[in-house]
Amino acid sequence: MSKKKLIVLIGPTAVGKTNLSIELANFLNTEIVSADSRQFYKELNIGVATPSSLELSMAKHNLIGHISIHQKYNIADFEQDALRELERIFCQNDYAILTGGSGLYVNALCYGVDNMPDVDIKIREELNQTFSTQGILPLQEELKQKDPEYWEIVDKQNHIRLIRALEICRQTGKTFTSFRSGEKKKRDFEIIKLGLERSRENLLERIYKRVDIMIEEGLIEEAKSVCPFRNLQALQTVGYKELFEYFDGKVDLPTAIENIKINTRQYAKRQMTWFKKDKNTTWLCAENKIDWKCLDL
RNA sequence: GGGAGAGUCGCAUAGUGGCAAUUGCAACAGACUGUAAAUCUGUCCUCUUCGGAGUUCGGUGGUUCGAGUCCACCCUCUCCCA
Repeated sequence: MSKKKLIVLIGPTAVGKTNLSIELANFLNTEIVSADSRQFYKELNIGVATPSSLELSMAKHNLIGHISIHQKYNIADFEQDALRELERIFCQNDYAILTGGSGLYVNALCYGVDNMPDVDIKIREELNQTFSTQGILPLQEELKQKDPEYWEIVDKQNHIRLIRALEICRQTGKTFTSFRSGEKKKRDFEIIKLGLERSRENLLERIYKRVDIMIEEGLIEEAKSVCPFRNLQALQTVGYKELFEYFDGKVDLPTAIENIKINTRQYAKRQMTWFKKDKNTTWLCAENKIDWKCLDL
């Protein structure tokens, strides 16, 4: 029996993943699993370019709007959820499609993440408190002392990384390193990675146009409706945080919109930096019609 | 016509005698195993064998060992009085 295949469709924001994944899903007669860390949230739609109801009707999508911004969700949760969906899809199909722009989430499904203990939320709150009142130094000192091995390799200026490692140390009394195997998990399906790309000019044009359309479609209203929850991690999101500044009167609307465009293109850039690293990716130019039959899937 | 002020590396901004020149943004390159649309790093006048070298601060002269900084004239812009 031939192995099941997961087609992973990656690429920067606005490259056209939604359309092409629908095309591919219809071509392969299968379903799509999303790996988009913002489309998970049912409260976020316009600003995160969630597929429209029409698009959703053209192919079965999974893990879109399946949680709330008020829920805690992380890559381990995603790994479980996505694996469960794949298992279900593979019962009836030889193919499944994973599409999304969140590189870490894609990797979580493709290669797995190490098992880490749950951490009491209070620990992170304490660490955040330390950081906001005393800066990064105490975090650096503590990690140097508690996990010298990780200290050697960690991004020492990045408080997020330091806090993550420290919360594990504090929770368990063990080193963060001791939980990091770095091993890739074996999956019982084959993974075929397709990267979508466009020229810079073409991608930027699409980004700018899409932002304008989002505004027309009511992004401001959507942002207003979630503004009371703006401190949630889920709302540290391009398209919303810039509008919150506008609501605060810090910038005018045209500036806020311009900032969304700038931040979106910077995001796209970071996505490409991430995706380019994976040498197992076959890159396709999304500017031309893609003939799926010609791909060796 | 009279008066006041300003012109600095894409943009903004610091600098009042030792400066290739502050900071922010943008740009470019990159990192990233539970916050990832988050967070962080490097580069950013030109050339470089990465030791340096060469040209810069509206223009032209001048003072000075040394000028973005002081002086003169000119150009451009902003504001106030006519």
